[in-house]
Amino acid sequence: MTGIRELAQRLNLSIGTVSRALNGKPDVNEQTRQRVLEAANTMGYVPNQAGRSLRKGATGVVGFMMQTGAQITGEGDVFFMSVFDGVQTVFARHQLDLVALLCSSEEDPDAYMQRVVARGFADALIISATKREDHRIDYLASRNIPFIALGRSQTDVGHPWLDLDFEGMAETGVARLVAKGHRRIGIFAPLDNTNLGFVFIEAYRKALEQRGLPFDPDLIFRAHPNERGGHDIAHAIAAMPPNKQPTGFILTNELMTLGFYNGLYEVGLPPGQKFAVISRDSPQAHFLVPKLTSFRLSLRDLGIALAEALLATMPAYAAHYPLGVVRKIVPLELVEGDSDMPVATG
Amino acid sequence: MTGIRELAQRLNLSIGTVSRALNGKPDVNEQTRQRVLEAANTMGYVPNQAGRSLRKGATGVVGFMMQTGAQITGEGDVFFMSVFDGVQTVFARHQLDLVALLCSSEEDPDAYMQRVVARGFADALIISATKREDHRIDYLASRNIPFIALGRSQTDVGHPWLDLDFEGMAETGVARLVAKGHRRIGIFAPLDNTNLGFVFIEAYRKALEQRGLPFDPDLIFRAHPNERGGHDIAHAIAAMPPNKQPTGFILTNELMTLGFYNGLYEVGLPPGQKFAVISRDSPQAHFLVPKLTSFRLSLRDLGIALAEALLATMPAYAAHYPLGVVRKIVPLELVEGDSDMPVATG
DNA sequence: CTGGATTTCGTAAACGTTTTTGTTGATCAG
DNA sequence: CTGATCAACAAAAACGTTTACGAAATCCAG
Repeated sequence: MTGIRELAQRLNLSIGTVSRALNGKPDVNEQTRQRVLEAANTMGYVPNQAGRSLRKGATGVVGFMMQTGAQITGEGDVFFMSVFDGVQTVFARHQLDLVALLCSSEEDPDAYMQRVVARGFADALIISATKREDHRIDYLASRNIPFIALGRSQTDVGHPWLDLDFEGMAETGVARLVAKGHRRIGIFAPLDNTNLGFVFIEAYRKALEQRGLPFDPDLIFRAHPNERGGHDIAHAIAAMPPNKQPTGFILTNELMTLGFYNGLYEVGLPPGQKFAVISRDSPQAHFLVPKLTSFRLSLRDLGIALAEALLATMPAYAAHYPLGVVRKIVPLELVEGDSDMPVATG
Repeated sequence: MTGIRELAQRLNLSIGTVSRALNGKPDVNEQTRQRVLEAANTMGYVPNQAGRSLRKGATGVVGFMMQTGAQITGEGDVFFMSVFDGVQTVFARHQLDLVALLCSSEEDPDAYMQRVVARGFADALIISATKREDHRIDYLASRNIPFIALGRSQTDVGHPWLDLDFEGMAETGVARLVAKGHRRIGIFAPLDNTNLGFVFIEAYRKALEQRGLPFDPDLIFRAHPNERGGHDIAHAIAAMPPNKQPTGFILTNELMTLGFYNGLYEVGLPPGQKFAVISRDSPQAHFLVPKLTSFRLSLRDLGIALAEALLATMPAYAAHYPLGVVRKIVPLELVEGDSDMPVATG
């Protein structure tokens, strides 16, 4: 409970001067500033967040909204933890804190977001898993809350976003598998109206078309983007008539890939031997046998880009990041493995 | 930006009365209270968090600390998301919010916690993955911050905690495997000094001793508690001389189990056929083939118990939860599967 | 020297809310 | 009818900080 008042009293200074010294304001003698800094350190003084944000009208906190409960979204895994880490290295430069705002499964996500915003929990927000049409975007824009989306959406208010290059993954994946003789290529799509599903399918369709291959809706496998989903797809494939089955598959979710490998082994279609797999790289996928042919990107760098793009839209920080409104597709690098062998002849 | 002042002005009331009406204080006419509630609703008024917590000296927020970065702890997964959900159902009854405080991999966890506490981010904290000796416990106790630990520790200040029954899992697991003829039983232990490692090993040792079986340190396999770790253990087992290899294994981490299954298949020791596995149940483990013999508990109920035990130590809420200082080991229920077959004869 | 600029600091207002204390009628017991 | 109790509200203080403003001291140019 050491407040700024005690600190000032102990130093024979006014609280105003102490505050300015702590905040690096110009009109304070450098010598006294050192005195203040030192005293604050030894007394363990840290400014009270409530008082500070009440006065400043800003909290110094950026929120990342995520839903709790039995996960069907695949959020909360190592993917986001790595992205967060990148975000935080940028935020640390500005004394900004990142917290995860946990929306209970019992509360409506839109209502939760409104509550969070109105209460002034955070100065800015990061949203992810954007839907085809996403109300959160409308709302945040209308309330003039700085935010950035990880993922595109048809709901477009000219807001900043970053997204993975799903088009590139579909195109490159199809190209590789076709070159190896595959004619029936399956892909994954989410069950809900997450935007990436639409993007991914459309790019997949276009890639097939360009190569004169038919687009077969039965080769689109919908599932939750987690281990269970990947496992179930493998079994669904095995349940198809042999001549209808795909011989290769493209997916993008890391957790899913683990389950898919598991499932393929179970149904007697071992990856890299009887079935070709291309997915996204991840620390968790690294140990897979055979080695996964995959698309790699640095999640930490993604987080850094995300943070910088967000700060570029916040008046108080924009000067340091003259990026304008960032709307960018992040490319991935192909890593050749052994999971996408040529199609079995005969 | 609709403040309580505008609301009061619009209603021809003083801000004090409006505040009391909103907060359910007694000395306000029921009719005017309705008027206030209605107006607040239509105007979309939500109390400003900064002003409120400045005045009240409390934030209405409970923080769960977790570390970001490439995860080696296995946190951030579906385990915690499910626990969170239970916590939140209790918190919702008291207008308490749960947020995840994300400690960057570049910041010292202890320093981060001190900063969080001093700044007044949260009224109380939940910590997990407790270490054998855990400085966080000392610190929180010395600062008189209400908190609860998910996990025991040798650092004991009489604080509340909940923990899974690792002793029970070790004892039951060993008993089952021994009954099926297994003589060499391996177990998992974490690489760091997480407390559960000590507890688990000790219980395992005791269970063997009671059955006259030798305790062999080579049967303790240390790894990170994630898919990769489980995978690596399977390969480590296969690399042992055949007569030194365990024929069965007990582990408790859900992610790890997935990697372990994968690895066992890879090394030609398919679970349930040539190698016995017992682990903890989880949504992710449900699809495993063969069906996992496992220990089940409701993570949601665990979260509820956690929240109630925490509130019992917070003066403002203790009256509703006369539990005293909760220090409890949560039992798990055995679910019989097909992964722990009898040891192969010959 | 002198007047204005500059440096350094103190004073006080302000942020939005909750809560304590007062104040006004109305009600009630005697 | 009178004094006390009570219900319902208003007024104002308080939470801890930042910042606009002003004041004193110092400096410098002329």
